Amino acid sequence: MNASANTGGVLEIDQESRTLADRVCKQIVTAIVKGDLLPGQKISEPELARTYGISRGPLREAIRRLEGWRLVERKPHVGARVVQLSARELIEIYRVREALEGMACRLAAENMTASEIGSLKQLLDSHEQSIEQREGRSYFQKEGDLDFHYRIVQGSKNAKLQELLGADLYHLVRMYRYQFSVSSSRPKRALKEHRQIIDAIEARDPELAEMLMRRHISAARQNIEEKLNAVSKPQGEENG
Amino acid sequence: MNASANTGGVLEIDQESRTLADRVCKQIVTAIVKGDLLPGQKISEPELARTYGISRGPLREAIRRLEGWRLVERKPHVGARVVQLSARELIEIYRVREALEGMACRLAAENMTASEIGSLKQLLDSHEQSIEQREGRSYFQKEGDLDFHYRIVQGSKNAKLQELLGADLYHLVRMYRYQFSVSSSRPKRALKEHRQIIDAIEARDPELAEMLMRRHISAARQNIEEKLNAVSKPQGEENG
DNA sequence: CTCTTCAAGATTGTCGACAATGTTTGATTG
DNA sequence: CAATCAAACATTGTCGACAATCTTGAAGAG
Repeated sequence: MNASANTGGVLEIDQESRTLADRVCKQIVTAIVKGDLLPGQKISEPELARTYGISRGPLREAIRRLEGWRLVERKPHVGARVVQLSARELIEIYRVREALEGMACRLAAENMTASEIGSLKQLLDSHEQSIEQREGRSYFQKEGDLDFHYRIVQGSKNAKLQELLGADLYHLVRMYRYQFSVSSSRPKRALKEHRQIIDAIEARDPELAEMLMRRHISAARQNIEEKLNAVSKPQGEENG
Repeated sequence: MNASANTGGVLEIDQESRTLADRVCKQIVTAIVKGDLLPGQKISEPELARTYGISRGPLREAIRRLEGWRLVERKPHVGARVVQLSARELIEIYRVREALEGMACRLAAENMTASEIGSLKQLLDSHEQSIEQREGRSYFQKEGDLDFHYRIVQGSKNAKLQELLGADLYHLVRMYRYQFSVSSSRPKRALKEHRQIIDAIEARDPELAEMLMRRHISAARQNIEEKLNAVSKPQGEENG
């Protein structure tokens, strides 16, 4: 029926943006992910209300929903701030991703259609071209990696997984991708791992698919841990 | 100079209930989990506002937060309803629990303190007594099982896991535990599995601990799947 | 009798005003 | 000059009123 919506998203965008609260909620999410609102920054109700041209009522409702999504934190009678993750919490998120996306990958091996698999392999081909052409920084580092992971999650056909990973985690991951330069600093290796994963899915091998995805995310986590350690301990240099 | 060292952990409960919106939010959650508000039931703003003796403003903010937690669903200009899970979605949640609690158990094997482990073994002893004394229905079926799982999650020392499992999933699980009689219909077997799990944690064997927890939850899922199939297959259905 | 249309009622969405609480500033005092 | 306290200010929390939208129920046409 829905011929235009190819992503098959969880949110019905047209329906949802019919009220001011829903519309401004999305605008704030975009502002947070893009970095217009930085982690830890205060969210001033009068200021944002003026910015978006609405009254404080719908704005407060939007903030309350964001609070439920854990994208903002609020203290009574003080105000709301964009959530700020410590290094420890960022690592914790990768543990959660390892568990959740591992399961998603297992289910994708069972439930993804042949055409979805084919399309995903095509996506990886285009990633490879991007890497070879442009020394592998721009596209892959920005959104290509998340594209791949997002499609796996969709392929699981598990709405709850899609909700948790889509709403609760990816926003945070993308937000911090702008702050830190958190991403696969070795795109070629990441691409190779992506190919292994899709191969396992195509072979309908859930066990292997889950294991490879978990290794893939675990490696990313260890990569970040090393970077963070190198930053927080400038006394000893073991990096080149 | 407030130097009273009383900070123990997650304790902003008193702080949180300082506004009407936060207080009524908790009341609604309780009402949903206890069954006073049934799945699919309409949440009428004027009615609830009268019930709790507040105006619609804070009530709407509370509903918005619940919407972020995915405990209620809202349609613009129509209203909010308590979320109603289909059989498929209930199964999906168990897949998520398998992934998340498996990881939690792995981390618990690494991070739980000896005293926490000892306390948990004590809890299982009391469970065993409950089972033997009362034919194993009342306590274990109601909250004892969730107690065990909750402690494992706490033992992971991973705040994000605690958030996701605590806020997003357990509410739903408990809510449906009242509706269906969804729970371990074989408490003795469940208790045995619990003992195996805590043994693996005590042995500091993360791999085994995760595997056992995943099997445990997977078995519960299959148990529910059988029940649901048995219900949906016979053609004798009555409406409410 | 059934279907359509439309008007009345009820519910949700939005706004501005006022009260309660935090924060800042500036005067006072040791 | 630094510390303390109080008053002024700004922000958050709450409320009632009005507008926009949906639901209902009845009247009329086929």
